[in-house]
Amino acid sequence: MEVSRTAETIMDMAEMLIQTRGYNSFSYKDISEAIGIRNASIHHHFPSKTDLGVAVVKRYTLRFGQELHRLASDDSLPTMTVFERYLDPYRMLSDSQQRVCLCGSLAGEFLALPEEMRDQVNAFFAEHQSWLKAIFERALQTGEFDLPETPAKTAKLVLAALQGALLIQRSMGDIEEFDDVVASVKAMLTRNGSA
Amino acid sequence: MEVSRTAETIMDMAEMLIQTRGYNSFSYKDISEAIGIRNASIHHHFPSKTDLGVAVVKRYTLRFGQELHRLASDDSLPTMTVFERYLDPYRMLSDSQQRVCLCGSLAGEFLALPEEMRDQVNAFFAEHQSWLKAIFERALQTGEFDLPETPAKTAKLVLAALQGALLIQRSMGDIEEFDDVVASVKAMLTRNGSA
DNA sequence: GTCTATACAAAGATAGAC
DNA sequence: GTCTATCTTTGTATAGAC
Repeated sequence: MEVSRTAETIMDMAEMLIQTRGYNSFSYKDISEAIGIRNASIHHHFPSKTDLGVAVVKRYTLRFGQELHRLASDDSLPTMTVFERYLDPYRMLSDSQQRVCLCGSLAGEFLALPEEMRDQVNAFFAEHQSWLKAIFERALQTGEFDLPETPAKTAKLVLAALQGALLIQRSMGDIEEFDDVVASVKAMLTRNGSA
Repeated sequence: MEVSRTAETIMDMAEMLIQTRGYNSFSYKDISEAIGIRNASIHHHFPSKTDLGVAVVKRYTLRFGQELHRLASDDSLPTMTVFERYLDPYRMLSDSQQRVCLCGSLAGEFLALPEEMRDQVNAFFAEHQSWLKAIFERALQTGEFDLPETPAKTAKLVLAALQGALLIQRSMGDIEEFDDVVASVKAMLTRNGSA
């Protein structure tokens, strides 16, 4: 999917705006003023706002997905290290104090999204749950982790906690929220000091 | 704070619309059409949309807060029972398949909210974290629970997980998401079979 | 307290010149 | 590919009659 440099810049800005304000709380004007281009020019690259929204979520999910695949394919690393690397993108969001996960933000206005975007958000969460489940299964077999529940249910808990932590951290202005949740998650995963 | 029956009906509808679509994704028209009243009549009760939004969040937080206080003051109940009753309102949202927590929804568009509303959302999360911390401390002393981390950090994890679970459940259309997360949370809290 | 009418701004989108 | 100009709809809000 080849796109021009301008289209990439537009998507970068749209991604940031969705992460900070939400899909229905930003306008083409926000983008045009931020990157010095006219409203109509954005429509040239993305005819409708839905087109832009779908492109941004697809790119985000793809980018994240490639990282997931890269991480899971390295068998030499301890599972806890793999998990910590998985957390890196979240931690960058946490450090920003402004952004949350793109799909976490979109989930709050899910029923007000165009159908195509809803499908993409759904796919993002499904992919992450599935990935977490897989590494938890592996760590359970090797004895690295000691889970409170099945890998599937534990994966659901962890994903929900990470997404919720970013949202709550920003709402409370509590810079330790995310790290505290991660500390609890890690302790939960290695209850017997197994790691 | 005395309010007319009409004002209550307007707030009921606004609450539902925020929970399903988000604050910036509903309009006075949505309310006027749903409850059979004119746009201008809503402005009579709530001059600005900010006034309406603030009133809705305040009412929601107050309603929830009274329930928290009632629950925590009953010393005769096992802590797990208290925790399960705390989950009841969340489970109603989970069953709805449409609504999420009002503040969980607002958290996604936090930076696009009027300042007064942001303060209220912050207060809601702070109150719930504090309440969970208190009952976890109690259960730790009585030996009912066995926490992975400090009561404060565990409380942060639990609140984040519940909020995240509702958002993800709706996005994925997975009716078991919330129950699965709760099952993991309960198992985590009673790791030694302490309950 | 509710209504009709209307003002005003913002947002998404299109036409057509350059 | 970007621009100016414009259209249309929607959304918040107000004035004033009933």
